Amino acid sequence: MAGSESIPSATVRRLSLYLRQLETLKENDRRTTSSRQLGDALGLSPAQIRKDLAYFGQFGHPGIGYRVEELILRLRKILGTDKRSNVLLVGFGNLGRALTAYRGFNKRGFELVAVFDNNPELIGTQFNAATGMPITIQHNSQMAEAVRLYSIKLGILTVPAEQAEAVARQMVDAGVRGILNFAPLTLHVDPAVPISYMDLAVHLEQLSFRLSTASALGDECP
Amino acid sequence: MAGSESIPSATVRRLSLYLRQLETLKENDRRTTSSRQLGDALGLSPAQIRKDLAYFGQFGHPGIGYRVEELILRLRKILGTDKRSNVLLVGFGNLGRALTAYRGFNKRGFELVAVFDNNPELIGTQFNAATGMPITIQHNSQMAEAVRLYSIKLGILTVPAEQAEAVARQMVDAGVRGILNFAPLTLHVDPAVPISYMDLAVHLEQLSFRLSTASALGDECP
DNA sequence: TTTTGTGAATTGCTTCACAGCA
DNA sequence: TGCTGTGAAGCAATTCACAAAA
Repeated sequence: MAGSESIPSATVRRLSLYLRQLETLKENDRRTTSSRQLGDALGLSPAQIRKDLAYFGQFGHPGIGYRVEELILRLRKILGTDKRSNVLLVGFGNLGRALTAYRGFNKRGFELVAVFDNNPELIGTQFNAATGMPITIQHNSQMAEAVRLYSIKLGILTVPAEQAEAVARQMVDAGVRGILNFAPLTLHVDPAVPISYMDLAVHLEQLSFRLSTASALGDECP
Repeated sequence: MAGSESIPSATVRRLSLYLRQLETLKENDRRTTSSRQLGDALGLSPAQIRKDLAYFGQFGHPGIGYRVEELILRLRKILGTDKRSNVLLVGFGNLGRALTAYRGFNKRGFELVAVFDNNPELIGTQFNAATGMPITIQHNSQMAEAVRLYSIKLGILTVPAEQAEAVARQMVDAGVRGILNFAPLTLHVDPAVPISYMDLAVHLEQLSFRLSTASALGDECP
């Protein structure tokens, strides 16, 4: 029963981890794996993995486990990364610059094909993306054209917080359908446009909290 | 009842968002706020916010709401960011470089004070951190010394995936007590050391999934 | 009024445990 | 035997709804 009866968001998050682990196994020439092996590698229970996959159909072979290549293909299809997709980025500051040079998501089916900024001094600047493809920085007002030209669906937002909301609106108006936001605030745009948040400080605070409560509950103080 | 009977991790994640929103309110000279107002700004229910805060005691004033300054101080205390804390970074590649220049977490109580790499060509290079403080890149083997000297608790890991596990071990051995990991893999180190994961590709895949299922469930196809 | 804090009810997620298949 | 897929059980998180306070 592969019905789409609302997939837990935690499940979707883990699918990416399964895919990532499977790619590693494939690189190591493993042909098959099991929910136990995946669980050990990712710090999850085998039952969790089987349940997650069960939302999307039957993937495994009792007594055998999962065929690595087969599961990779099916997970890519589920995540919508079976075809490469083009991505744009807005905000060519420090972080934006680092991400354009980052090869990490090229491996996973995403290609950065257009970069925007509203600083006149940057417009027209050329540089080579991680793929080697030359990219020219364009003004924000050119976004709609690029979205059409490259069939872009996803955008990465790396502008300062004060501008983020307005630029996010520009992105949506230009046709971007999902946003990966690095600015430290909650965006209020068309609710049909999913937004994923990456906030450095929030993550550091998680760690800080776990450290303080860990010491409050036992060890520390010699 | 402010007992520490296992705080839901989702609650802890949201505390950071509350703090962030409160800092914004303070900048706009708001003196008080309410669970409704915070909820609207962050896309959460008022009840959720009250429940989250209730784990840690009583913060609000019936009929009034929450005093912004007061709640900021108490949240900082809970998160362990009431005192500034020093942080190190390992891996001075593109991403590492961008993060050392990033001022975002300075505002939130974290200070980057030491940077490491194992590339001999980089060792000794000097640059100015976001604070303006000059930092010299050191070899990974110098970590333990820096941890002692600056009382460092948290480390940011931005080395390539192949080296990440080994470097994470070095960090833990050097005394780092929590790791913010940007390498796309699950780290297996001392389970007493909390790890927070930031994987770009995983986030893009979340968005990709939500796009494909959204179109599978209705709209699209003109 | 308004708004908090909180037990109770609900919803959602994870783990268990076993039937079925290789 | 080994392993998946899955209903049922158990646990966790969220929302509800209202008493108490300003």
